[in-house]
Amino acid sequence: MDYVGRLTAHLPLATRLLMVKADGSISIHADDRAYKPLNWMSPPCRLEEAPGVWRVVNKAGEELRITLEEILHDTSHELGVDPGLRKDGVEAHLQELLAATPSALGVGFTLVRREHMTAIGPVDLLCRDATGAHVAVEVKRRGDIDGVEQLTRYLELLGRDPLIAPITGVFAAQEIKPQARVLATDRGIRCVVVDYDALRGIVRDELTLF
Amino acid sequence: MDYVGRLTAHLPLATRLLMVKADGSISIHADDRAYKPLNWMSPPCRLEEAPGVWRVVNKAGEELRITLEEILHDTSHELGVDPGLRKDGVEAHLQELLAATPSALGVGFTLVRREHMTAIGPVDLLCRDATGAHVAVEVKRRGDIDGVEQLTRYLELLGRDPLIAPITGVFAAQEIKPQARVLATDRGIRCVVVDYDALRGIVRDELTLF
DNA sequence: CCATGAATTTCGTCC
DNA sequence: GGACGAAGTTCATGG
Repeated sequence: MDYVGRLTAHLPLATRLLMVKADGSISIHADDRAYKPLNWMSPPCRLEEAPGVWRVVNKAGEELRITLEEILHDTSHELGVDPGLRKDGVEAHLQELLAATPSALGVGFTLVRREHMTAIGPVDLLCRDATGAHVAVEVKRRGDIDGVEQLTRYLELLGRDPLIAPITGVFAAQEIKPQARVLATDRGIRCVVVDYDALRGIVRDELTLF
Repeated sequence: MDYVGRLTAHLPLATRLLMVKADGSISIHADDRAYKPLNWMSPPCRLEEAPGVWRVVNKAGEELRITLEEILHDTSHELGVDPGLRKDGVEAHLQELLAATPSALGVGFTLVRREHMTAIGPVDLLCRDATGAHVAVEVKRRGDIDGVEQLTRYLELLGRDPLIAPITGVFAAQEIKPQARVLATDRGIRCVVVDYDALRGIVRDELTLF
């Protein structure tokens, strides 16, 4: 294999695995390392197959030239569209930890319900503050403007519910973007930056006590 | 697929490609993107195969659990040890540029030969200085102690060759580490920091002149 | 389409 | 083994 592009690279003759995907991309693998191929061409690119030689080029003029000495095995499958990866890890776990430690959101806070349902979707956490008033909490890994808007919609809806009102909002995230903080503060929403690892430690300690 | 580790992630049921390598590492691929798998476990890790369920764990306690609904194709091959990728881009090109512009190594320098063969390997560049004396040049992208040692060995050998002696050395690199510079200077080897882009410009200009 | 920042970054090197 | 920086970084988001 020879690659001429952002750098020049060469792979000597050896037994390897070639993977050609539906988007035309190609990767060359040795028998180690899961993450990174020895060499590759990212889509969009074009594969020209000639006998014994594959040539892969992209729009930028980068080129991968693969010389095939011997084919030990060749198989092809239709995989169809992939549903894709769901990384719900941090946000879901964060919500879980905060539900277990509502005091991390404010002094005297208690949990009413997780995933409190409204007409426009579930509020992450519904709490009560030290005075007994309701608090809607939106939990995010990265606190962005979108999250503030979302919480604002919940607050507007819940504020009209006589069983809930009066209600205030807390925007809780591992990291809160400056723009989101400004918008939240302007709307009377309090921002709480959550230390994931510390919180996990607190929850673990509390469990250990019993 | 479910991953619990530095984060938590989930892949719904779909047709995918699983790649298991000799080092025990595993990767899950969809039919697009050459570079990055949907999910993976890097070595060192351990794969426990049970009927319909693969469990991959590493030392840190991260876990990949793969549920197999149906196997459409299953194949295995011995690939053997891989010679590995040679990224000869920068160093080879640097040698080429310096061969075309030996004056960048010293006033009055002329090229005798590239890759001058010796019993212990090829010297990158063999030149003559303004007085006509030989100069051995070692070219590196990053000038390290190893490079100085290498050049020293060549100088020792070539200095004993009556057809070559007397000989001096030049250590040329885009960047020279302080320790390497000290060692080189101590051994009477001159260090030259090469500006790759500037040199390329000079060579291009010279070509344009003719 | 370009700039910026995160990433289960990975990967190499220095200390 | 940990810290630091580069990578054909790749990848998503914001403007």
